[in-house]
Amino acid sequence: MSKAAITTDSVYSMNENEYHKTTFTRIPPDKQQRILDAAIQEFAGKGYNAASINVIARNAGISIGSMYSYFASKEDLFMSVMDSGHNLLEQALKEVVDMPGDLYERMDKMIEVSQRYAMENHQLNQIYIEISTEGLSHLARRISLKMESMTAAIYHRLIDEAKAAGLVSMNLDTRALSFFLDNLVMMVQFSYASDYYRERLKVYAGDNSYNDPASLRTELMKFIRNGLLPRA
Amino acid sequence: MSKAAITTDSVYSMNENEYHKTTFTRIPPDKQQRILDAAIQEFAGKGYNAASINVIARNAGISIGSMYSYFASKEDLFMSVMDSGHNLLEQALKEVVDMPGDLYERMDKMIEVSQRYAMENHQLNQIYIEISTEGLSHLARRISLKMESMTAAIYHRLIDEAKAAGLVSMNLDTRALSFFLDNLVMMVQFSYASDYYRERLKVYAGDNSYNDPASLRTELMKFIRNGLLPRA
Amino acid sequence: MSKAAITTDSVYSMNENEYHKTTFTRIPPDKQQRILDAAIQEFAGKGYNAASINVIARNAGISIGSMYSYFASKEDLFMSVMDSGHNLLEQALKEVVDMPGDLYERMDKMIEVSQRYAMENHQLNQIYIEISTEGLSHLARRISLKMESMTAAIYHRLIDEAKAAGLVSMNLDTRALSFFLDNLVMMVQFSYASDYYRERLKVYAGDNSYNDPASLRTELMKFIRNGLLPRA
Amino acid sequence: MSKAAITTDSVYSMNENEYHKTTFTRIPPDKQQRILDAAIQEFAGKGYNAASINVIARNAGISIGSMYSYFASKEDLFMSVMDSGHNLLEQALKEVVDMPGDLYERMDKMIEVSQRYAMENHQLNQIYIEISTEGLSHLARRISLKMESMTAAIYHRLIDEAKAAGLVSMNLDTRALSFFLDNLVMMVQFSYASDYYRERLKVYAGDNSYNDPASLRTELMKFIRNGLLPRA
DNA sequence: TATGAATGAGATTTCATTCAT
DNA sequence: CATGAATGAAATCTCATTCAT
Repeated sequence: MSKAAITTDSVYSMNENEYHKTTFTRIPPDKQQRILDAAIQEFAGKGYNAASINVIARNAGISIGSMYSYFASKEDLFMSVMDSGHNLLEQALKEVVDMPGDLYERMDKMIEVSQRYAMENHQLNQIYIEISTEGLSHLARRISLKMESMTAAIYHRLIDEAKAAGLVSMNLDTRALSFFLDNLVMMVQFSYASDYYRERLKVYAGDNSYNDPASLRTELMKFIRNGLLPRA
Repeated sequence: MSKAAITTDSVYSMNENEYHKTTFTRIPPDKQQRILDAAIQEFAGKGYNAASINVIARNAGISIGSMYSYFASKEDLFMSVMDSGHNLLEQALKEVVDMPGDLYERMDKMIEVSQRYAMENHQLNQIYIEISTEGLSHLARRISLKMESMTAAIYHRLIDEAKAAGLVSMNLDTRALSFFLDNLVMMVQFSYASDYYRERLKVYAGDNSYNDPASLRTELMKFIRNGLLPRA
Repeated sequence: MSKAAITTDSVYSMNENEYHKTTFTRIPPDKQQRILDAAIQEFAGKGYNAASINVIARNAGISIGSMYSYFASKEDLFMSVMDSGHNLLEQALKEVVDMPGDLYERMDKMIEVSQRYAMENHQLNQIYIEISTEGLSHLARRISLKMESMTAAIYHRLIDEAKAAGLVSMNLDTRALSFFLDNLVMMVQFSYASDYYRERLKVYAGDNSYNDPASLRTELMKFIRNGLLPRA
Repeated sequence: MSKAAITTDSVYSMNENEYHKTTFTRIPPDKQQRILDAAIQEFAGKGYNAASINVIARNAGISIGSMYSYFASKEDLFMSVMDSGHNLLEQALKEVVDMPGDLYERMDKMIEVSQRYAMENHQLNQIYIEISTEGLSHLARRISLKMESMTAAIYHRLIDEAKAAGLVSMNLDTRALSFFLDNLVMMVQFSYASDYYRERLKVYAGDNSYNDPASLRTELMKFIRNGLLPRA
């Protein structure tokens, strides 16, 4: 899954992040959430540069002075939003990681989770899309690719296990494969989160591909299974 | 291919677009290009919002007044850049469209062209990535998904032909398949254009996956062929 | 001496000043000093306007709320700092006032004391320099020129005594002379306290003029003696 | 003379300074002056930090945007003001440099010029006073002590010539002497420019010392002559 | 009394766009 | 046509001060 995925254990929690001042941790959780929600909405809707902290503060019902007592800068606020998203994503992926089953069963679950997560948190996903933009590379560098590294490791392990069990053709390169699989999942995720990618999905796969996520998932699993299973 | 693709004929050409004033067509082509190049560089490097058209004008060696005599607004300049990119992409894809061969041979060529195009025009590609962002959806809507529609149509035709020839399993949905295939190609393209996606590629598929595009292409083709060919 | 000088008796003491609330007198003296020290450091380093009382409070280890329970405003805190400085200066000058000797012996001592005081309390001196600034005239007016008045009176008396004793030429105006003498002492004091005036001293009198205060004092005394003694 | 003085040739001219953008040189001189005047007034009245560029722009009758098209920053505007002041001062001192006469005649002229310059340009002088403040040391460093270096060199030469002519006692150190003389002139200058130092002058030398500059000058010259002339 | 979260006016700076020359 | 000076709304961020706990 694009920005995170099959992780083994929660490695990241809001208390450990370094992007907000300690003041922020001392205010009521619902107020914290209200602020992050306002920020997510503004960042997702307008993009990092066009987003206005004043608007975020106003929508969150706090003063601009308070905003700056919680976050040292616009960048830090943005990073905190990213972090909170990572946490959510991690939790969403817990069920994939913790489930029993082989590569295919897990891939199926992962697609389902991705779709659901994208629909429920489409604004957060829109922010993920923007972070990959060149103009935000300085921010991307700050979060680095921690999540991706973790996800990739999981893919590598699952694929190797599947190979050992005769479930994946030996002549496919594990690493390249992990890249392709995550690409497929990530694009599904994007397609359920962003307006642009949703339209694109409809153009390619038809209008009801969006409205009937289950059957898109079925089709993707057919393609993947076909692509991986050894041929006689 | 993501942003454009197997097109049969040039449908789009700079003269037909509606995003620049007629004055722009009256200046020498090399001056036109200098302006577009400066715009591409600025938009790609800083993102739409952070880009400054004053800077673009300066780098292009023209006055800001002239800039506004060619383009009515920042938006229009951006749209013109997008259009010129589409033209380039179209030309790049000509060789895929015009070649003989079945689906697999064409997919192979398409991946190769995508990689090359991404490397040669990475700034343009970075702009493509940004356009899919929510904050730029009002611009994305303006160019709409004309290119994607065209590309999708080609995919659909090729896949159906391949099915008829017994080269693609009948139990795969044509439209869903076209979506997955373009996703795979698009992500490869992104990975060779943007810093962020390049790093991601390395995380998943290893450092030399980027330096050895040919073998990544080979791996992708193995996966696709496996995924599509009917099983005995 | 510029900002204070040959005073006979302590006229000014912290308890009498009007710039802090009574709560300030009730806290332990070392806490008082810690607060004033933090204020001196901040005001001296950044100047009145750029100084932040939030920073002062933090550095003093007290809350901003307490700060405002001790001092009604930034202005009052600043005035209190000035007052505490005056006290220090007064004590430093005690030894000049209380010593026996004629005008020349006292001037010599005064220069020595000024140099030492400037080096030991350079931050306080930097604040004195700033108070003379036009932007702070409303504050300067508040502390007025009490100290200067006192100092001037001493000068006048000493000079008149020296004239009576035949040690100073009768054709020099007492009041103008007191002004010139204090100017000379004050500039020496500034030159040992502020970065800017130190550099200026070096430019005029050479690098070791700063490192060898004793010989600068000797030279100044030669000049003064020459300038005041009656000619045959 | 404190911030400049007996210079031989104009070394500094507005066209050579580096603190404004070229745009500034292209606007009418009276507009340039209006802007500098507004800046001088604001900086002198409130001090560097408390001064507001918005206020300066408004008082100069230009937009804030124009302000920033002339000067890249508040700092640069300030530096430009300093430079224009240096130019004025230089011109004022031309008459001292160009005149015939020995050290004493020139010192007399210098005091007169300083007094006049201070009264005519008291706001500029107030800014000079502030630049020596510790909080503005980063600005002071930018202008360095060019002017002072030049002035000091002149003093050194004049004193040595006077010594050779038997007009100055040989047992006085040339460099230390130059420092003391400039201190005396500088303090007179300050006393006619700043509110604070004017009050101080009155406290020491009486109320009419300010209103009768000529006699203060006479007194100062008596003191200097006494202090320098060799004794029989 | 002590605390420190909250406030918001105001400061500096940027930049798309207009328009007189 | 070309130029680039002028504009001013709006953005980020600071900090003296208040006040509920």
